[in-house]
Amino acid sequence: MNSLKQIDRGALSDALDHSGQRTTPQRETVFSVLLDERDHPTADEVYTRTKSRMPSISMATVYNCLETLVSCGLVKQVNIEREPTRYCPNLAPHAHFHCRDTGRVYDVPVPAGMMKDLAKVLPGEYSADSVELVFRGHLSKGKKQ
Amino acid sequence: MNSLKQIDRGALSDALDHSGQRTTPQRETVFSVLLDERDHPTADEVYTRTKSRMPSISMATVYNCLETLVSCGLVKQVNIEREPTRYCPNLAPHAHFHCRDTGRVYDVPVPAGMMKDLAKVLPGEYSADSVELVFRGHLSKGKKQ
DNA sequence: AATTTGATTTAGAATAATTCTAAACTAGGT
DNA sequence: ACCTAGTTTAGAATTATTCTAAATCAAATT
Repeated sequence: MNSLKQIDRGALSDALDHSGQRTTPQRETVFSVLLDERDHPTADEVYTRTKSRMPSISMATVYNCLETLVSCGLVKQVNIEREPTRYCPNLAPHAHFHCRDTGRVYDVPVPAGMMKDLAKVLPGEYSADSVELVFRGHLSKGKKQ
Repeated sequence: MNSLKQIDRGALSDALDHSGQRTTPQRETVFSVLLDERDHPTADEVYTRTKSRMPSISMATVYNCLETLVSCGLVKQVNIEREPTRYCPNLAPHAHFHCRDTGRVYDVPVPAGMMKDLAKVLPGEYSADSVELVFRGHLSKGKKQ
């Protein structure tokens, strides 16, 4: 059908079921687009890529599908500096690096438990359920363009 | 004149001079608004507050002044989750906490050098000039509303 | 297999924050 | 006092995203 592997298809319908939502071809295709090219695409980029696999899909549906995938926990939104929201299917705790030259966003692996440990700087009255760490700067030449 | 203290007025005109920009009443007033109530106001909130001190100011000018203050290093933009940009005159390294209940943003002091140390998780080819750390969650009751 | 029903998709309109435009004004040097 | 480039201003334009309401569809039930 679409390019979703059996294992991802299963993860998707489980997650959708689990949150009381339906499996649809549009959701499968959008999810497959995110899994196939993990470069933090914007909704617009997801739309273009999805349209090449499913020409009838609409922008509104892409937004709806992305929101659904976020709500059922399979995808995370990445927001950098008021730029258009990007979407990331990497669920492991990680930081982001935003290149000032290309605008690209890279996942940065972090030591196990580090993200959680960061929350220890919070005074007692704060309780954090999400921790975001974003670096901005430049890449030395040689790195994947 | 406006409510800028002499010391802040000096810092402002120095910073403006230093970046080749002019001191204007609008810039002074916007700066004083940011210094007087450090609750991370949005441009719209800055506009309302500034208008009460200088009724003739326009929204476009508020945006211009904020951009100028950012460009000369006196103010930092704080972006949380695609919400309207907020403005923060706290230049010391610090993290932010975003309350899911009220939407308020709080400065979180961090141990000296911590923000810089975080960049050590970056592989060698990345060089960061800015590090952002944002927590989201809830405040236990009792904390300043 | 047909029916039903609420969820989903869709095109296009609406919204909201921000940026742009170009004309009027002004800070600060001469 | 005069110039001139920088600044302010109102309103239009832009852009990402959300909303609307009608058509379609997934999947539970018969």
